[in-house]
Amino acid sequence: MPELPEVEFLKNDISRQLSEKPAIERFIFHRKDLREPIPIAQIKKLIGEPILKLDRRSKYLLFSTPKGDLVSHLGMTGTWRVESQKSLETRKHDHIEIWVGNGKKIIYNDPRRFGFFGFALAAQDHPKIKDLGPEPLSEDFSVFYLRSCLGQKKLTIKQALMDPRVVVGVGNIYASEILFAAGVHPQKSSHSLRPDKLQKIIEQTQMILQKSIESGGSSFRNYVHSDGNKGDFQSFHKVYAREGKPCPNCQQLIRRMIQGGRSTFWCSYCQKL
DNA sequence: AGGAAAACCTGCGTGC
DNA sequence: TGCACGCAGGTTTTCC
Repeated sequence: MPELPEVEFLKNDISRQLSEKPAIERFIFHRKDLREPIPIAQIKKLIGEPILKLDRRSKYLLFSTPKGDLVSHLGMTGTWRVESQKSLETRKHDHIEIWVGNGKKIIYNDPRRFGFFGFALAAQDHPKIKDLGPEPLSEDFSVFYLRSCLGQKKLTIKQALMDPRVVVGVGNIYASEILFAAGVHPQKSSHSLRPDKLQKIIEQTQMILQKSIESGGSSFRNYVHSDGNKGDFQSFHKVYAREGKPCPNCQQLIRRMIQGGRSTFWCSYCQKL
């Protein structure tokens, strides 16, 4: 799945296909849980309500109705796609279908089932959402904010960037890409970074995420848009999953290490401690 | 308290 | 061909 750009793209993509605020006709749950139980009884109370709009907060996709919000997270392998109700195809790992009044159905598919589907009267009060840090593309994500936030913490900058209480939406792919673009070593302790480096990290975060949204998300493994087409950001990866290949800047070989259980890719010449 | 490791799952590529 | 292993876009829980 999807890091922020993929969710943002999906939000826009599905929104286009639901333009006339169709009413929810039915839910089909092919199973009662993903990683956590699905609050099916609560969710079914939304039948008959129109989907007013889709929003994104962090990597959560939010469907808003007059009686409350559906809160969806795609985990590592989840996708939503839109199909005609006439299509009888059911794919392996289709778990949830939302049938709506314009003849379409919105289908959630997730092989690993690390995703999430829940309900809240107002999404911003949902336990998964209320304690999240700022959006990376907002003005709240500033040098001033980062200094106060990282001041005490003993975290490497890579782990800080991926901590959703620090900033949301930066996953494992983009964390490596951002630090490469900013010329910052992934193991640098986050509280030791000077303001000009923090500024550079913020700029590169926004640049890379924005560019990726515009080109339709990452598509690294199995990512597809709601129309079934793949995104094509993978060709833009400069270090991610490129261990042993030459750095695009200096030809030094890209290296890989494990931080917090996740692979980090970096160039030991362009990113010094 | 706070950070590392494990847990939740399936699928795919590699190497023997 | 088959099997074992390592790895995968995320987040939460458990364990030191």
